[in-house]
Amino acid sequence: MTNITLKQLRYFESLARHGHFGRAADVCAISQPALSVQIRELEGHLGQTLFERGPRQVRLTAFGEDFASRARDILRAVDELGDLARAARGGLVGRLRLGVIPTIAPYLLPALVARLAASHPALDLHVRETVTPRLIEELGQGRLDAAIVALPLADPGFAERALFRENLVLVRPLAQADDPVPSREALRDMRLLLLEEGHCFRDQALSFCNLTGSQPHAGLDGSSLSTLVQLVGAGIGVTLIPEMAVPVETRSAPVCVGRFAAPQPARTVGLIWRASNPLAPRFEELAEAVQQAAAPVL
Amino acid sequence: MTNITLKQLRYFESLARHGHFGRAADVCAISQPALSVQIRELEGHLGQTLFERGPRQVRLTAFGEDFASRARDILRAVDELGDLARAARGGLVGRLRLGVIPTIAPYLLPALVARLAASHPALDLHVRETVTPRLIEELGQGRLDAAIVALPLADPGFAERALFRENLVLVRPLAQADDPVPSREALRDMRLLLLEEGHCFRDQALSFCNLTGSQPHAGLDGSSLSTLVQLVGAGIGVTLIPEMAVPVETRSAPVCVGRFAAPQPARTVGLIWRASNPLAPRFEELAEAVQQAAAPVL
DNA sequence: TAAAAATACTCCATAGGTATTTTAT
DNA sequence: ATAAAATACCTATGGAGTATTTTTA
Repeated sequence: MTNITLKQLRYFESLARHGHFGRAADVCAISQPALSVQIRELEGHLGQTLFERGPRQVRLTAFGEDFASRARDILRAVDELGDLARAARGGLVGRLRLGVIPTIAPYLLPALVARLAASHPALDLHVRETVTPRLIEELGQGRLDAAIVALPLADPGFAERALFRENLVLVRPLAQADDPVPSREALRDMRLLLLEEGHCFRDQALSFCNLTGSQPHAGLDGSSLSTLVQLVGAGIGVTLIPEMAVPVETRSAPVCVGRFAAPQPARTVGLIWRASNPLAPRFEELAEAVQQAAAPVL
Repeated sequence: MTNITLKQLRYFESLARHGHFGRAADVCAISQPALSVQIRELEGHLGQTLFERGPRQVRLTAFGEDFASRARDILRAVDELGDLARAARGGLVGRLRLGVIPTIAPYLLPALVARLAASHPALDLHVRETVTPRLIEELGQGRLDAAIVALPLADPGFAERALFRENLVLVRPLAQADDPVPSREALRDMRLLLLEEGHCFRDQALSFCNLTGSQPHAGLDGSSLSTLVQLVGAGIGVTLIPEMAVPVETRSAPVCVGRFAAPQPARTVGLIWRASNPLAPRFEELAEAVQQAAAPVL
């Protein structure tokens, strides 16, 4: 009777995730029978079945669910051992999986990637762009190392490091270029175009206008700032975008930018990571690179 | 370049603990060269040295210390996977490592062991007797599954389950059998014999008398209740012992037992375990067995 | 009948053993 | 000189591959 191995846990985790021996085996880069054997060995060792095998699906048993949750924690911790060694070797090198929210990614990444490629040639940067809740989830699972999001997060499982503060500006049709910039209150009566639900930037814009969660004008949400600006250019309404997006987004549409009087709406952008991530000391270098990449457009 | 294996972590942990390749290898039931190879492989994989090899000693590097702390967590979590399966199989079976404090062990264990042997023949009970702080430490390291101690502990990492409440009784020389039982205040002026530092029972006795931590009469501490009672029999002073100890301890010395008027001094005895221990649901059976074993002497 | 998992077998990578050498006080 | 770790070399276990069978909707 042999012991549990990390290989078995990795194979188990893959099968639990994919629910299909063939596909899970592919992901593990082994053959389907090899996976079958290891799973059966693991079940034999535990004296418990982990999966219900149906002819069209493989599903975790109740015990398998409990087991999976612990197994994932273990695999994450083991991966962190490797990160610990990398961090000890020093420097920002090797694979780094960075998440970025959609209202920052397109404006920051070109400069950031160029800068890091020059300053840290040994860094293997992987970028994932999605909304904050998903970034948080993937960070927690150890599928990302760090993420750039709007602060504060105030989640005790994550460490935060502020990077920069950025104003929100008003985008109007070019025809209104000479009108005075409206007040927050006046903004509430205009047709304000917003990002769809899930984007934290939507909530930041709404909160600046002192509006609650419900959208002011149904059916006018966009899935990107670019879309919103194009709609503004077509005279559909006005929108708010972050300062950083101005150079990119206002070039290709007949719109103008207006900046509010104090109190200016703004958001704080920062870097976050799992509190237990041993790479944390190395993230300072990353933070500085981000600040330098962001500075020119702020 | 192969991956980290649990075997390597187990070997590493053993070497870190023993600081000696030969002895660590023995504990792992492998040869010294086999251990050497695996450790070097692990170091090679990490790109970091884990140990400073001296001719007379092997010590962890600073990095090795960090690594060890995480590795131990992982090994504990893996062991818990096995426990999870055992718990799911049901029943109180297999190895169970139980810690018991010294002021309970000798009075409870004979009845408990006999009862469990009869009711749970498949249970492989290992008992460790030592003071609470050490039990806590070993529970935390996963070297014990559960422990019987005085409650409350109020440590968020541990779950508690009260078992029974037990009075403290006064033991005096037989000559004082007809004297009235003194009050708490009067007790303070008598020569009260106590267990040495480290025993929680010492603190319970002191707190009953409203005495602070410092010992009232230097040089009169005993290392067991048995010693204390023998000293009382020799006329050296008086002492407090738990009700449970009365039948065993007062038989072989010329002493008498006095019970206080309300408020009677008492302690709560309970079972504790790591909050994450998957065997927890099975401990209910153990708790009931302990209660039944304790009932006759309370 | 068809898709998918389990079984059968074969092979080879590697963990581990024994014998020996190197190292550092 | 000695205790202890590293190296060399050999063996055998078991993980993984291919081919095939079994299962069940």
